[in-house]
Amino acid sequence: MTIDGAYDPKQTEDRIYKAWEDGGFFNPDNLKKAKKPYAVHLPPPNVTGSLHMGHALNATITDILIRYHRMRGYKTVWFPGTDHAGIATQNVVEKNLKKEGISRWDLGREKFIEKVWEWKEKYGNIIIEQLKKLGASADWSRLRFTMDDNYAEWVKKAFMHYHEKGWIYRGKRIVSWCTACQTSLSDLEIEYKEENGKLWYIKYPIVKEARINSPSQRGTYEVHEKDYIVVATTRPETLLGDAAVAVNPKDDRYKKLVGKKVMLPIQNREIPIIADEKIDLAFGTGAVKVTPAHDMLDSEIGERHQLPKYEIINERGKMTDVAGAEFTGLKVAEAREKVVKKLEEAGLIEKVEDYKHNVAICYRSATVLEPLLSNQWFLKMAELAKETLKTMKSGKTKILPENFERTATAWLENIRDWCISRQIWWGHQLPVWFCEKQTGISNSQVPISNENLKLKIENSSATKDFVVAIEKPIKCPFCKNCIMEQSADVLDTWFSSALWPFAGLSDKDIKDFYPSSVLITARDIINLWVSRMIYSGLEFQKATPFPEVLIHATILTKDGQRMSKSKGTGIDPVELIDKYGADATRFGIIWQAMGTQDIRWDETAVQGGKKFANKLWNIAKFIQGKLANSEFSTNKRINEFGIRKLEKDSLLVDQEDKEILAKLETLKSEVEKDTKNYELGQSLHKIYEFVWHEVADKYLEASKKREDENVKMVLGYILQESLKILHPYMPFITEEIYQKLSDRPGESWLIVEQV
RNA sequence: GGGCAUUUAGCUCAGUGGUAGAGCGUUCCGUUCACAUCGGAAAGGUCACAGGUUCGAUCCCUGUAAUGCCCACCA
Repeated sequence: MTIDGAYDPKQTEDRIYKAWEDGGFFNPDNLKKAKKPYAVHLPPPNVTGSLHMGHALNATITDILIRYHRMRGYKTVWFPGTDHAGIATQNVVEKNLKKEGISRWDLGREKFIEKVWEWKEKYGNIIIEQLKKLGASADWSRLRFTMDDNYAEWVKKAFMHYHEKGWIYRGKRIVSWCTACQTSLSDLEIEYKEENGKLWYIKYPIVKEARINSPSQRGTYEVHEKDYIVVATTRPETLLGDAAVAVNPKDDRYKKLVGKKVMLPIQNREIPIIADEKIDLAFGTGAVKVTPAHDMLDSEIGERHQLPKYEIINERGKMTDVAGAEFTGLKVAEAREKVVKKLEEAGLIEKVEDYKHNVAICYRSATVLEPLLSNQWFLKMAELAKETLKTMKSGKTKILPENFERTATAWLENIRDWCISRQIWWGHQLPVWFCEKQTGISNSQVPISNENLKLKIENSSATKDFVVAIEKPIKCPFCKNCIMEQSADVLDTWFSSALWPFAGLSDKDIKDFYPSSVLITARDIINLWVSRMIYSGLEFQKATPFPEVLIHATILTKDGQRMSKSKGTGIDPVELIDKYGADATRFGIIWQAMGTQDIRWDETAVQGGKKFANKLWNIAKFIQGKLANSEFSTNKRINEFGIRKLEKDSLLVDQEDKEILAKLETLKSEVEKDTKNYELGQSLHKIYEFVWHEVADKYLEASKKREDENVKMVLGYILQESLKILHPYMPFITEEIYQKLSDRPGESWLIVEQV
């Protein structure tokens, strides 16, 4: 077939992709001769929306490695899939429903989840289409979703397994609670935002010795100078739940006061002054108010000193009756105002300073988090972290570049137990079954309220009232006749993502392709995801899921901003593909991806890719014309005669022929070396340099003066080899040219051409 | 507060212990049949700053500054 006109990606890409798919080339079961496995798992994109440049970079790197190895005879497979992304997807769907004025509570759990499934179908498919447009040669027959039935089986099995090991426990602990998402979050799901707040210095009157034993005088204290201790706080409203004032035991200023009591303003409750090592002498006044139910550190101090926990804020971010009648039902911010006002009236505010500090916010809704006590499920991490560290330190799993290894080890070395339960609807429900009679509540459809939670806690912590089981128990083991209710909680979405390298795979695939060859991902989920996959793999497959983790760059905007949809700074890879073609887009991405250095996105690189595609097309057009009517007019003949035959028979006499062939050999070994080191940008620059400046500018120009058979042979050979080298980077145009040079187009394919 | 990284041409980035590179952009020239999505040529850099090691430093070391990211319960 003749190569003519200009290269048009739109006329080519979809057709070629379909041919590959129909040919079954992405499925390793069809790679008959292949022996050694090469497997990569796509980090499953969230079904929250469409893919962005970060995904495009990840997919392009992966596809290059996949195609590279497939062409080298590996039994190559790229496992694709998507993630249900619990909170994130639930929030997106809720936001969408809100436009119609519907809340998830209006629909109820079952109906709402149906809506989320609809969303998943739509966006899951968009994501897959995007990947296909980019040319991703993933095996779609092995497509998974983290909520597929067989995947869900694995999730339950994992929960059971940990439970049987005694690593799962339930407890009322202080957690970071998102009042918007109505759920707890793990440490890793917390982000921080700098806020211009205030630091209030509040006077707590010291209770005179004589009054301690005379409760009749409670609340009738007077304020005298030096009769109080001043505490500094950014959250005056939590004063209502204070259980103590703490100072450092080494603090000379307060030594005499330790053991005495203060009268908590507004509440008129006597609370002790205690000494705790964790208090920083240098900050504020050195004296801290302790609110065990609503602050992480205070909770810890409270445990040590066995302080009572006053729960003054509920899951909705409103004050409870424990805060006092006049505060009940107020929002936190309103309560703060009121508390401050009352303190001012009582003359108990010494001063107020402006104070810049970080507040914890939800990584999905950006709502300020409320630390509060909540009944949650936890996974003990000590043992798992230990094994993961061992694996990393022994080099069985290497993180590249190496400096990211510290990100993982630092987290594992200071690990805390993982709060795995979430109070949302979209996700894997815990395989936990409650006896309805004993809890006295049905928890499946009831909005979580403080009252329900309290009830649950009281009943369940005292008497064991749940069983952990894959299937719903037929008979309740406790009361013998109730219909057991499954826990309303779902698992943290990362609990299921952690099983990605094996969950939902067939036994045969696990046997053939576990562990995978490399994990390619972004640095922001090293702890959230990568570390957790490693210990899941060690726990359930007795081996690390991947020997290497490649951390690639992050794509930023030209100004160095993070690309984000909400800011409108994101770029949709499909727009680039429509404008320049998939090959040019891939080229532009990899051209800039020189290492792990973050990329400030520059579209001119994609334009460069389009020009390069045009150049390649024209090189092929010229060579095809030059070779017409010669012995070497097609692939097959080039293969049959072979450049090596020429070399062997010493028929290759021209210096320029020898030079270009030598340069080709150098290029091949350079590309091999760079690929092994994951330096794909370097590799692409070298290929570009060779094709454009060596082949086109020099050899091809020189060839115009020649008509001998050798120059035709060399031209044909150089082109064919260039196509092979370039195919992983620019798969569509290379396949298209290859087909046009073929004797029998459609019967031999560059994608599986052996190198 | 701790840690990690970055700083090279107008822009985006490579690179090396010894005369500094690419793509894009800019200027000039070029319509011979692969390609004007092209070809030829040119301009453009105290390699962030200050010290040090060295015969020699853009590169190695120390410090400073700016920027970015990660981690952290300082109220």
